[in-house]
Amino acid sequence: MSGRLRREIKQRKPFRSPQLEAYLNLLKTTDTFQQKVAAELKPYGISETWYNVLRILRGAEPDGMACREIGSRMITRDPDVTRLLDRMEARGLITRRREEKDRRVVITRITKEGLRLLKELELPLDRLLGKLLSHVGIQNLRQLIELLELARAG
Amino acid sequence: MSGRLRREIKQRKPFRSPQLEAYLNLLKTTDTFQQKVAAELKPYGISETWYNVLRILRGAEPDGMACREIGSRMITRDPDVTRLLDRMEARGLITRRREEKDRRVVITRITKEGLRLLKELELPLDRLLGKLLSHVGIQNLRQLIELLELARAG
DNA sequence: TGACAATTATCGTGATAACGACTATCCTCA
DNA sequence: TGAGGATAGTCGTTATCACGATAATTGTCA
Repeated sequence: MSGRLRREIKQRKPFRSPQLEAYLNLLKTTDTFQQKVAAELKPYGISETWYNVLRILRGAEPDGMACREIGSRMITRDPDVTRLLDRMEARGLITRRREEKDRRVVITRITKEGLRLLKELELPLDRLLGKLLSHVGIQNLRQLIELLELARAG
Repeated sequence: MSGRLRREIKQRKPFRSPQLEAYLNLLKTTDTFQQKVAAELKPYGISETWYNVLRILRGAEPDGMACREIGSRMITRDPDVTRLLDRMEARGLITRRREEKDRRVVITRITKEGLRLLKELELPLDRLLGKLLSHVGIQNLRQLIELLELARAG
């Protein structure tokens, strides 16, 4: 099994270190999966980032959430949440309003349409991930999760 | 250790499935590491994608490589290699020329400057990855590599 | 041979990402 | 009370991504 990445990218020499090999495997695996997830989301006209924001906002109901807080909860960092939300608002998936108590803050909430879309996506996405990882086995999955969390813990 | 991701993104409910948890951990881990690598590369004015292309082209010396082949070897897919190479050519890191035998093909080669830059980057990057993963241990690293390759094998 | 498919690269265009600078508002404390 | 700093969000700009269409060249096969 090991050395699979080298074959995939047709590299002649072995990797300089196991750390590098692990890192590149990480990149490759994420890229592979993301492409499939993006393809699944595409017919619905939204990106993985948007999906992530919608999930966060659903969890924040009924209070809504400040822009900055949304950014800090996102799986992958986005340096300009404002315009991300601009686009989502233009599509009717979220609404925003100034907080009265602290007028610096803008509270974002998910709309009915956003909730509907999220619900519509849930099943296809679960199914896709189930398919993509069906050969891995629950024990290995848990171990993978452990190792990834360990890697981030540095 | 497990449940770390949920705390990181401050999610209340558990994940719907271990597959989803594994996938999101993958995204989060890659994002975390990529940010640090990008920060390391930034002073040199190049992105991870560029670095990857330079490494591929160094491995292709002295023959050079066709555009399409470069694309297929990249760790993360890029849908427009042409303009990626345009930019790298403008910075003097690569050169291109039409292949005479098959005039559809454009052969790209790394320049002296590209090689120099690559060499300059190697040590800092190795050091960074070594630091980021120093707490993981070689046995766990190998296991992580195995599991990632297994995950992609579906 | 010559029509048609396949391959390779390029380009037009609009959407998005990335980086800083900027404005508005609130907090702190002398 | 008011100056300075902290915080939240917005915006200007440039670079890059992403998608589809196009051009040039080569391969295939009746």
